[in-house]
Amino acid sequence: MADDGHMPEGHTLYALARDLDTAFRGTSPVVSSPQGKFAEGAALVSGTEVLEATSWGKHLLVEFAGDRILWVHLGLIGTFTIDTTSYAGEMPVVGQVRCRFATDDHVADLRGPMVCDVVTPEKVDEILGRLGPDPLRPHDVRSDPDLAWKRIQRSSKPIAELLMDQAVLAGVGNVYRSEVLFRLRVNPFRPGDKLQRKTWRAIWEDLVALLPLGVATSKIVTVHEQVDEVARLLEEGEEVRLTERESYVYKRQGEACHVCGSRIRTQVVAGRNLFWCGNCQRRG
DNA sequence: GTTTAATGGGTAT
DNA sequence: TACCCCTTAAACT
Repeated sequence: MADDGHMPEGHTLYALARDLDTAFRGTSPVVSSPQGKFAEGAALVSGTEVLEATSWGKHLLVEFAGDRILWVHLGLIGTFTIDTTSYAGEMPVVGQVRCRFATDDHVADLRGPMVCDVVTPEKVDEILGRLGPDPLRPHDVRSDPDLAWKRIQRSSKPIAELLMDQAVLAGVGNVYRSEVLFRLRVNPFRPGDKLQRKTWRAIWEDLVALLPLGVATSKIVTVHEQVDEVARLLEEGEEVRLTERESYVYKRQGEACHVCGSRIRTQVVAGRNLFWCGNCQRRG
């Protein structure tokens, strides 16, 4: 797995669900908890058929036969790696593996999740009901950006905080929020109820365009040159390989803004480090 | 060897 | 606002 495996924003979960679905759909893996903390849940689904693996925002759902769904949230530090191997039964356990799926040819190991539970379909409805639209599924009925706008419009919280609220929209995390606000030159501290609707629509459209590039590259691609390059390669059906991840503002505090040269600033907003250019993002 | 930071989020105060 | 959980690896001493 690429070193950006630790990137649990929506694009990571989307790609993970896709890969788990490819590796395990239609199989009945042995599910275990080498670490022990998930032993009971693992026993509930072990040996039953995987019907589908999907995601919504940062939530991963693996549906097993018998109305049992494995609900996983990676949190800040979780990882779920998939290995293809001919000796799956003998794959050594490395580190704290909360949950392992094993078939004859695949092993998937989950480490450090915030949530790992077996739940009912009703619980899944409740989980999904709490989440806002997901820009990775713009055509889904749940993904009407006006649902997010309604919440934004009636909140006096800064837009940088609202973008992190999964009830407003699902899947955006600390990197995408800083980067998308810079890309649109939006002041991160502008209250939701002072934001223009067209500004919100532009943020949404930008996320709809950006997140698939993250899925394709396993990296958060936001800088225009890279965005153009990756979009072109995807369109041409060519393999996309990126070695360096660049950003406009994320983790660039004290460095010169790529556009105006001002020093990039940082401040904790919604419990996490926000990065922005105080000059480029004065208005908006 | 110990401390810290990391792209999250729930709960208590 | 503070504190808690999850795990790993890099950055400290």
